[in-house]
Amino acid sequence: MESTSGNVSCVCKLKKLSDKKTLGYYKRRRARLGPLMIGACVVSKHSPCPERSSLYPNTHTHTLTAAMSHLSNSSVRDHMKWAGLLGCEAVLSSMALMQAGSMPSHKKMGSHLGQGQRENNHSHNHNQDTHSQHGHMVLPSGVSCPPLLIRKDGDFHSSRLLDEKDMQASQNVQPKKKNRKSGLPTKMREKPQVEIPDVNDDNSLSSQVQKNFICEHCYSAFRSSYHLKRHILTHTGEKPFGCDMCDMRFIQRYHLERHKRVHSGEKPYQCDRCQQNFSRTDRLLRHRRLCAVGIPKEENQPCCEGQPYSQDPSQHSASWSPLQTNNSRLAV
DNA sequence: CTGGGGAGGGGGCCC
DNA sequence: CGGGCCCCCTCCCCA
Repeated sequence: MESTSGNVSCVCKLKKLSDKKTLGYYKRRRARLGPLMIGACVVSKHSPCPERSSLYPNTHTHTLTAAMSHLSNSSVRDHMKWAGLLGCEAVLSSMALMQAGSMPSHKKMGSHLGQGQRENNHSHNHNQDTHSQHGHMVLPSGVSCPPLLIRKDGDFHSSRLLDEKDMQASQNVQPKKKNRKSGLPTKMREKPQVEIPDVNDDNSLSSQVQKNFICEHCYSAFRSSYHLKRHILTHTGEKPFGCDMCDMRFIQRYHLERHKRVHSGEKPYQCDRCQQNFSRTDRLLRHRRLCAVGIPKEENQPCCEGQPYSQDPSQHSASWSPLQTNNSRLAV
């Protein structure tokens, strides 16, 4: 794979945007949505950029800066535009760093974190030192690169390049995503978990939980400090919950409990259609969807009289109920 | 297709 | 009453 910027030594394996509105979601979706090219480095969960550990261990942002450092101002903006059109994760990270550039470092979450975390932050801050104020990212070459406009939470619009007027407007408007990080500590003063009205593309209103807790490593947003803390473990590598039957360790207790069923062989969830047992709820759900494809199992006491499960799952919740009775949410 | 781990979302409880 | 925490669910990726 080649980089569009030519001088870049490695290549970014990036994916398309989804309709979800957080950077974290973009990250999660990275692997699902076909590879897209941005002049940058390898950004992959399983094949990280070799520069990552030495330069900016916790960010991919260097990808774009490295890619664009040799470009003229206009070229940089063209690349930003193009990258934004592609929904490049590195661009998103760059935007996040631009926003974080105005975040007082002493107020950031590093104060809550362990030593290793703070060590990571050191190089992180080094990166941020290269950013100018007012949302412009100063590239290593000294070129000031304008940010993309974020019109609402995580929903950035980059179908056109911002001219100077737009830049002024965007700075005055202070988009939500920027507000979250500008000058405020990770734990925001705003009331979290407040449902705020949002306007969909079809002008219909929807509610959206505010996510005021921002990971300073990847700038994913979370609704609570607990979720943020839990997420940070994915960066630190800490896995507090260990299996006493093997040496597996997990970030979440639920993962451990789920894993223990591997040892016990417990399969408390059963499909009433085919009597197949599963150890996990999601396995049963997936099985249910497969059943819904249209596999007739008349011999297995059909619960739906030929109706696929997926047509109206709420009507079938009892027909394939788990053996555990406390899983009301399983009845989707 | 199955089974495993990773991760985030959301409801609810407790302090 | 708000925040922290827990549990559970669901989806994803991967072998």
